[in-house]
Amino acid sequence: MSTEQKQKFAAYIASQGLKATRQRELILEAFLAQAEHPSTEELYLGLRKEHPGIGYATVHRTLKLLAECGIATVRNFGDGAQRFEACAGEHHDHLVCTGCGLIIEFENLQIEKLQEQVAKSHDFTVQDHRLELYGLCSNCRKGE
Amino acid sequence: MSTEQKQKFAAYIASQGLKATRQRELILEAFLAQAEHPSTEELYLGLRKEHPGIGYATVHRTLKLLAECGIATVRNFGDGAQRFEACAGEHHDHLVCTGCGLIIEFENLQIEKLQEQVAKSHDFTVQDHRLELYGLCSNCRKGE
DNA sequence: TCCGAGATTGAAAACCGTTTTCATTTATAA
DNA sequence: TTATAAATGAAAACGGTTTTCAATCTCGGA
Repeated sequence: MSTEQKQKFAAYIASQGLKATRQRELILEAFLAQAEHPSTEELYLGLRKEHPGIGYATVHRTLKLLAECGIATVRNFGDGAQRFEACAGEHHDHLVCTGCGLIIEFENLQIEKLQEQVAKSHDFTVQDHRLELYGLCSNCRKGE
Repeated sequence: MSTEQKQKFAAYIASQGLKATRQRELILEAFLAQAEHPSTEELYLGLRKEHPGIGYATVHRTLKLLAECGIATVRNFGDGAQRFEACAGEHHDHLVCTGCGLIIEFENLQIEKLQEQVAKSHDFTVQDHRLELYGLCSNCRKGE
């Protein structure tokens, strides 16, 4: 669980000549505790309740650090804000409801394989990918 | 070719009670002439050369109109700016080279079908999707 | 343990792309 | 042609991100 991520972060901090601070620890913990895809602001507001002193800039800087060291990835679901997501071991993609904003994660190995084939046919080496399906969940479909 | 798109735009304009203006025509033409995925700013700067009077806001507003009526789609490749792309009849996805920025379009019906299946299994109705593969093209792979 | 170089912090300002405002101009229907 | 309502361009506002800067903190070395 999170112990592993904390070690990873600590290792990255050390390897880059950075410093371990209370804020960074707090932010990492809050980030890992959150099952969502928080934006900087959401995480900042959450942290603020317990730790009023913490600054928005520090939260954002730390989230970028997490992205650099592979603990988080940056997502953009078109709402104008970057969202940060914990990197699970497995890659996964997203179903996004355009009605209520619900985000469902999924993974599909067949799709991944086809992606590799496509890349190969264009002589590309894939480093990463992003797949999002936008639509309506069953609830929103009823409502409209 | 573009005549079709112009008619589509004209029809949309009429259906919404909007007005056909010289600027809108110019912007549509410039957009269609461009084979790239321009941002508002890029298109604006291009247009400015021939038509110095034109305003940034008008370009952006018109691009949004084009997106509304299905002539353009909004893309976000992570560089912080919205990019607009002409909708070909067929949907297609992108291979993006993280080395040189090269963007290659592709389409793959098998992937599309699998996407539909995934959505159905979560009781979603897909309206749109976005698939991007990030990696290195053959040139950049050699260089590094 | 204490010190000092250098990294980090928080607040505020700067930044940058997007969106809105508003007075003026323009397209369209009567 | 005229009235009405939409569109335009310039500038300001906006919102999220990034930078600045003085004060604070970390951590290795004395």
